[in-house]
Order: sequence, then structure tokens, then C-alpha cells
Amino acid sequence: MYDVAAQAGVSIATVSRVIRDPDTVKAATRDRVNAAIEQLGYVPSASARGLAARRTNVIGLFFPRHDDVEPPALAEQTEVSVITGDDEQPENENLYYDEVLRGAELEASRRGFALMIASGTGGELERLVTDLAGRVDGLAVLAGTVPMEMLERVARHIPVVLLGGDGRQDRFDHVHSNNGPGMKKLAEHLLERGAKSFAYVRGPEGVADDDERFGGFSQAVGDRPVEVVRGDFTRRGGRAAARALTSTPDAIVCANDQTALGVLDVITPHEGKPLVTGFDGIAAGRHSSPSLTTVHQPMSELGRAAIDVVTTRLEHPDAPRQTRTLPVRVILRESAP
Amino acid sequence: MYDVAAQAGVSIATVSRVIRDPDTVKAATRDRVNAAIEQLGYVPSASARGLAARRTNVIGLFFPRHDDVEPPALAEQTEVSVITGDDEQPENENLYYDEVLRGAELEASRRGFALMIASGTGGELERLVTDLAGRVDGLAVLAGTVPMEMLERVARHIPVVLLGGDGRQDRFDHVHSNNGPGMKKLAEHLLERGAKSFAYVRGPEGVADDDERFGGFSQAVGDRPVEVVRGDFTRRGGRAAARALTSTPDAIVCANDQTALGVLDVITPHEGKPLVTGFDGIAAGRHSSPSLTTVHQPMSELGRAAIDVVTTRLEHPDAPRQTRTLPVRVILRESAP
DNA sequence: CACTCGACTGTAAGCGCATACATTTCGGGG
DNA sequence: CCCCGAAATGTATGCGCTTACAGTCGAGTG
Repeated sequence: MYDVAAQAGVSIATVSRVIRDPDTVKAATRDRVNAAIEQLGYVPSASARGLAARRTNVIGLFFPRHDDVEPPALAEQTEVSVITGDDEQPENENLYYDEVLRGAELEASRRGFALMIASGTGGELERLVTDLAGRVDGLAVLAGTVPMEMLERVARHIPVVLLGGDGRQDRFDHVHSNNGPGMKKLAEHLLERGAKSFAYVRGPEGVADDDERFGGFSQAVGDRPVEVVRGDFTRRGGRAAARALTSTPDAIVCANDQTALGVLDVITPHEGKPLVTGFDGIAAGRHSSPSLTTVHQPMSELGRAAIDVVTTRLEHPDAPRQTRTLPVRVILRESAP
Repeated sequence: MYDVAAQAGVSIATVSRVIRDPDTVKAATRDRVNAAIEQLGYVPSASARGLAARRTNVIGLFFPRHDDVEPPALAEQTEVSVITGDDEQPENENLYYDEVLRGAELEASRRGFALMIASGTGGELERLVTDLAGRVDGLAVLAGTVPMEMLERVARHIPVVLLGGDGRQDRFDHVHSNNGPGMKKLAEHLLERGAKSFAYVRGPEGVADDDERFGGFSQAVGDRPVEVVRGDFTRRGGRAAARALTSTPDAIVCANDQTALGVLDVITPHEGKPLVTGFDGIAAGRHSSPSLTTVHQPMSELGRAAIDVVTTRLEHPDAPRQTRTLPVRVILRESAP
């Protein structure tokens, strides 16, 4: 910046103004400065700007990482191999985050913010979260992935929004799908289809979205018989849960699509029974056989809304706490038509 | 940091050491400092650190954004709707980037770097790229999305690695799939299957990967008849290209999977003819009907390798320029068994 | 017991920018 | 022409950290 100022024959303050607030500088000087910037290939230092302005214009996004196995070493050889039929690549379990991420990036960019992502789990969590918090103006975190006390600490410095949950448990802003009513509607459909007994495969304990969905389900089925088992939101967990069932219900309701696909791997529906349903609306459910009845939640909108909420909070630090609930759609496919 | 120092009864330099290089501080003092950090909820400012240390420990990733249409306003109502059969959600065209992104994030995190992503196109490109460049220690860019002169400028400050292309056109580090040999192998398979005449649907002009693939193809088929048309890497482009064909070749070879799926939308293969092939290995090709023969490239490895290359470059600024070529796999499915 | 040396800690100088405030310039109106 | 206010620009400070360098302290050595 000093170089640019010298080159253009102005002070560094003027250079700064040309960049930050061009209208306050006379056109002629502005052109001189811009020419110098161009000529010198000047690239402003975000660190210095962030330090001086006390804001970075970056929003952070924190995700858990499940696959904390050591990834394979990067390939050395480049030989082309040929595989007949399908490759054995594991089905991608993380599409959820990808779409949220894309929505977040879109909205952040629209608002002039950059997006920084971090993910991790376990022992490195504290370091990662603190590090991320020190870099950004606001933070969006997947609910349940970071201990509350850590979030409280971060929230003393910057706004934090949680993806998932309705905020009855804490004082943070929240963004979540309309989980309860969505699942309720789905369960009502199963009742209309004549289902009288149920199994419900939940997610891990302490996940707000899971609680909400189960709540909606319970509300719909009332006191009809329900066998409840725990899964872990993965396809494998769904398979295990299906094998663990002791009853043979009319319908198996799963807390998410991966779980439901796992259930379908094990249970071969004969004449359309039992009915099986999921929640999320991932692409794999559309192509499965039978295709999966589910509740679609707008992932990318979740990401966008999270950024919306956190940037709004930056502008109005004292506004009342908000929980944004996004609409869902029940999608009826072959597994529970 | 000053508060922490006061609280612990040490100087700020010692606090800094406790964070940066704990071993140089006596255990007793270290504990006092850590206690103070905990008690005060201290979160280090990455801006200040970045400014003082002249490095941010962030790697940037720049992607194009195709869907530059105004996104819909965020939903207001949360009513649950019910849809029978499939929803009309457009097939997601961007899965490519998602996987690259995930690989990049993984590798960056493993190396102690954070990842910042930005995407955009058109007029905002210069601002976005410069802005990103000012925030990071190194930059990975999808080849062809940013003008060379802009990259040259950025590269005067930080290392830049391009995703795609083999670097014969420029002086940057590159990471790319083994495009040519992969496509060559695929074409050889088609020859073995008895194909004697071909159509080849290319991507947009000036895309290095497209050139490499077409090169590999040409090498395999020699002087056999080939009708070459241009697509744009999209499914729609594939449909258009298929309709535009003037010949009825034995095999239609496409520069990527999306294009091939578009071709399959139009051409109904009768008795397995014509053969149709793609390139990429996206999930949709596995579930299409017929399922798609393709060349699978390791997206997530691409992301990881990009981070690997750029961080290596940070450590060895004067090392010879490198082009990393990642292995691909030919996957034979129904469209060209 | 003075001296040396290593281990530890403190001092102070920026890092590159934003911005409050001071200063200069400019365009009119009187 | 002069004076005045607005527009344009310059001056100077500090944002919160890292790090070279200088100091301090204690233990080992001759």
C-alpha cells in the first residue's frame, strides 16, 4: 500500500479510500491510484485490514467429520485400470453437508462475506473451533457437534448460529427444518395407508432434530404399538437396526434416509409390506429399489438461512434471539406409496 | 492477550509463547497462563497473528459458479406439502466440486491449514480472486475459470496451483487426472467391442482436460471416421449435441458424464447400439438407464493433491514446477459393456 | 566464591491497514 | 477579490500479535 501511495503520489490514506470508499476521492486521483495498483499488482492484506477494522468479513462454518480414519496415501502410479460392472466405492454419506455448504457459500458471497470451513472431531475440536472463531466475524455450527461450553465461550466474541434444534435448550440463534410437523404428516400418511403397528429407528441420543422428528411421529400415531430402536444415522446402522427388530410392524419409520436405505438392504418388502420411510431427501433414495418415501428438507436453504441469520445478528447484536424454521416436503415413492 | 498476560502475571511475549511454542516456557508459568486463558475465554485474533507472522495458515480454493441466477428468496412459510412420485428438483450438476472440496478440506486440516472457499464468475471475478488472495497463504484454482493474467498477478505473492491441465501452457503447478490415457483405454475398449465409426462430443473450447481427453481418444481411434461436435459439459448440452449429429456412429464418446447422460436422454440404444460413454464417474451415471460406462477420476484425491502441492510449494518456493497426474479407472457398465 | 552458560522471561519494534482528526484545496456568493 | 464551507487529502495512532534481542536467574565449574 505504501508503494502504491508513493507511485501515485498520494498518502496511504487516500489509497485506502480508493479501495474502501471510492466516491470520497476525486476521479483524477482515483485513476492515478488505480493505475498504480494495477501496475504494482497490489493485493491488500486481509490480515492488516481485519486487524485495523476489527472485522474480517468472513463467516465460519463448522462441520463434524465422521470419517476420521487415516486417508490413503496419495496415489503414486497413474496406470489406467479397467473395472467391469460397478466400482466398489462406498456410497457417499456426507451429501448433507455438501448442499448446506453450497447454500452457505452462495449466501455469504451475496452478502460480501467469504466463507471459511473447518471440520473435525474429538480432541482437536477445541483447537479447531477456537482457531476458526479467531478468524471470522460469525460462526455457523452443526448442532450437537461442539460442546455447549465451547460455544458459549466463542459466543462471547462473535455471534453463533446452530444448524438444527429449535433453541429451547440454549440461548443461540437456530436454523432448522420443520422436522416435527414433517414427520407427523408422513406418519399420518402411513396411517391412511392402513398401518397399525410401527417400528421407529432413531438417531444417536441427544440430537435435537432426531427428537423433533420422533416427537412429530409420536403425536401422529398416538398410542399405537411402536418398537423403538436406536441407529446412528448411517446406512450400516440401519441394517443393524432392521436385524435387531423383534416385531414385524406394518411400517418402519426411520429418522433419516441413510438409515432407511440400510433397513431396505435387510428387509425385502413383499407386496409392499412393511412400509419404509426416511427423512432428508437424499439423491440415493430416489434411485434405490424400492425408491424411498421420505421428507425432503431444503439443505441448501439451511445453509443460506444460517448465513442470513448470523449476518443479521452482526448488524443487530441486540435483536431478540431467533429460530428459523424451514419448510419440508413429504415425498411419496415406492417404499410407502 | 494483554488481559491474559496481566492475569497470569507475565508479559504478552510469554503468552504468545505458551500458544505458539509451549516447550520454551517453564511448566509452572505455562499452567498459570493456560489457566488465565481458560478463565478469560481468550480467543486469539487470527488477523493480528497473520499480520505479525506474515502468514495466515489458510489455503484458498476458488470455484466457478454456473448458476448465477438470482436464488429464490428464503422461504417464509413452513407448511408441510405432500408430493407424490418424484419431486422436480433439478439434478445437481455440481457434485464434482463438492468432492474436490471435501478432499481439499481433509488434506488442509491434516496439515494444520484452514480452508477458505470462494466462487463466482464474470465481473466480480477480479474482486473475488484478489480478495481471496489477500487472505490466504496459497491458492488452488479450477483451471480455466480465472484469466491467466489475474493468476500471474496473484502468483507474485502466493503460490497458485491449478486443478486441471498439464501445465504445458503456463508456469504454474498443476494437478489433474490421467485424462488422455484414461480416454485412450476407454476408446480401445470400444474398438474391441467392434465399434468402427464414432461421434465425439467435446466440452467448451479452451478447456485443458477436454483437450487431453480428446487427444487420448484420437490416439486410439487413429483415422477411423469421427464426427466431432461441441457440448458444454451439461446434460442439456449433451441432448443438443445428440440431436445435432448427422451420422449414426457405432459409438458416441462424450467428454464427461453429464453430456453422456444428455445423449442417452435422446438416443435410445437399441440392442446396445450405439455405445455411449462418459467421463468423470458421477453417481448419477451409476443409476441411469442404461447405466453409464465411464472413466472414473478421483475427485477427492484431486482436492487433496492440490492442497498437497500448494503446501509443498510453500515450504520449497524454489522447487521445480510440478504437474501431478492422478490415476483413473475405466468402468464398464451397460451403455458400453 | 566468582564466573560461565543455558534456560527462561521481558522489552520493544514493527506487521499493513483503517480512521479520527487536522489540514489543504476548491468553488461560489457577496 | 475575499471569505467561508464543503470537498479532498494528509497525519498520526493503534488494531493484537510475533519475534529479535536483551535481560535475569539459577546451577554447575574451576
